[in-house]
Amino acid sequence: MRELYITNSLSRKKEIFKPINEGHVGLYVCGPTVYGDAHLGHARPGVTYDVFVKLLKHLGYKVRYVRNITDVGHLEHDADEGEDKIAKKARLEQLEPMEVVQRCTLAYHEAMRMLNVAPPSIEPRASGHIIEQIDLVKKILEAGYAYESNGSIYFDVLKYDKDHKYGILSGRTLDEVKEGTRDLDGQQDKRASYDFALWKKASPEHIMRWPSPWSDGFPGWHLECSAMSEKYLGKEFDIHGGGMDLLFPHHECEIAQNTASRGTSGVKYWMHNNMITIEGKKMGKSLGNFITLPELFAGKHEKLEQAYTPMTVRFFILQAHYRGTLDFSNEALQAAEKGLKRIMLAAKDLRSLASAAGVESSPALAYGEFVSAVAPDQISASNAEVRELVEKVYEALCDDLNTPIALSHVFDAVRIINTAKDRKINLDTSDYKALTGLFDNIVFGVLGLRDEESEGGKAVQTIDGLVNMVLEQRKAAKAAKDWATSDRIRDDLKALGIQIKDTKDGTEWTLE
RNA sequence: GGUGCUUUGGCCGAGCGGUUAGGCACAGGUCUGCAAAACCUGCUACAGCGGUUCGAUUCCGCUAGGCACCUCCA
Repeated sequence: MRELYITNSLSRKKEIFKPINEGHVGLYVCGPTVYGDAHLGHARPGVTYDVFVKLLKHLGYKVRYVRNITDVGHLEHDADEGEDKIAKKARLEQLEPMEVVQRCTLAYHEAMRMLNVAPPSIEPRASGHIIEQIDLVKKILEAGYAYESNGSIYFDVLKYDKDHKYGILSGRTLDEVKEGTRDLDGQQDKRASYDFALWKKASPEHIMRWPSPWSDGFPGWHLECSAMSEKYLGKEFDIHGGGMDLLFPHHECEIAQNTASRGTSGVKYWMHNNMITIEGKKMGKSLGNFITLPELFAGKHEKLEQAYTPMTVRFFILQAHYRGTLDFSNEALQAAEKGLKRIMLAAKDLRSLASAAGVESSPALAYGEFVSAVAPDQISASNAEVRELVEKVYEALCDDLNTPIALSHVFDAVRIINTAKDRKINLDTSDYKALTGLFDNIVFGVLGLRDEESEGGKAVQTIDGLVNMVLEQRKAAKAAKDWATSDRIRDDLKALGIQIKDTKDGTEWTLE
């Protein structure tokens, strides 16, 4: 199997990936808190880990991908009484909390589907794992790393730090954490400001509550991921992913909870995707610069000059490395839109060129099969550059998921295809096999890009027929050197969003 | 205040101790009845100041700017 490198936030270095169980990968990613619309920020981890999982599978791993839904337990600190976020929204809108959860979960799923993000293997909900979370609190209490105070249970960070060292992921020492911790509501129950809640006693008006040995209440914010990752992936699993903003305190606390309850930090590799910024600033509710995905796809937001398709957004995300921030702007999105279109046009041209050479698309090849199909002993001389491209693309993807480099090589492939189309070079069967494989396996497969233009179904077929009919008229006009008519047809089509181009082999058209 | 990251050409965005990232935009050319598209060519940057080095955009230090986390957040 091909070597894969990923940056481990624990060491802050690129490390070779070695699964705990040969051929299998257990991956846990922090999913959305479902109390609001799916937004641009959700797209980044969604797409990033989707590509990562698709790559792992393509390389031949069996992957169990767990991505949770947080539908309980996040406190809202600017609210009066540490009220649960979901409960607050529900009260405002006179809805049951689970009604909000349901609506937002469906909206999130729909947005992910549009972005061509495949569903995870398991999508557990925090509210469905209260028993497991209570059980985890018990274990931590038994181990002596937590204490009860007025019906709530807190994690004893000081004690934990003495035995195990707190802060291994974020690189913070307890002193630093202590200095940076603010005084918040409910602090009076804790022994130290940096202790965090494992179980919170619910105030009387709190709607979301469950019985426990200590009080009617709800689990602390960091608990669910520890409980659910253990349940579905075991005491120790391969990779835990999430946004960089979750690194501290969320993931740090997870490690502490895991170590306190299971005796192991639980995770071998921590992966963190960076944020999408808007005009250089992090997107956030409080900053008023946040754009939901439906707004983005519809172009309805004051910061948007136009609508952007889901694939444009996906491609935009893939053009940057996942560990760097990615700045949103209309200019950048428009550039992505054009770049993607260029790739898709080349894909279409490749299909007809390859088909003419007797090579048809054959999706779903595994890495091994594909690579051996274009192996050096299988190829002719003209194929060398193409073969090199395939290798370079894999090299980039396996080097900490470097999608921008992979895409730069895809653009090299685009140039080769275009040159072949212009008949300036000749490609043979093995070239076409490699190129077709590159598009089917990588561009459409691992990177998960789709040609949105050709996906309209029946309506598109109808348009196709109509446009071709009109183009026949134009052809006749051109043959008669009736330029006025031919130009008028071209302009009229253009006005309808259909752009035509004359080539040696006839007239082609694309829907803008 | 603490901790960490970052500063690349008109824009987005990779990368690296000595070689063109790539995309978009722009300019010229080929093709074409004219366009468009495509292709070719050009545009060659690494915040500032020092240092290490035969050589630094890439390493080190300082200065200036930006960002993130420390508080719910992808």
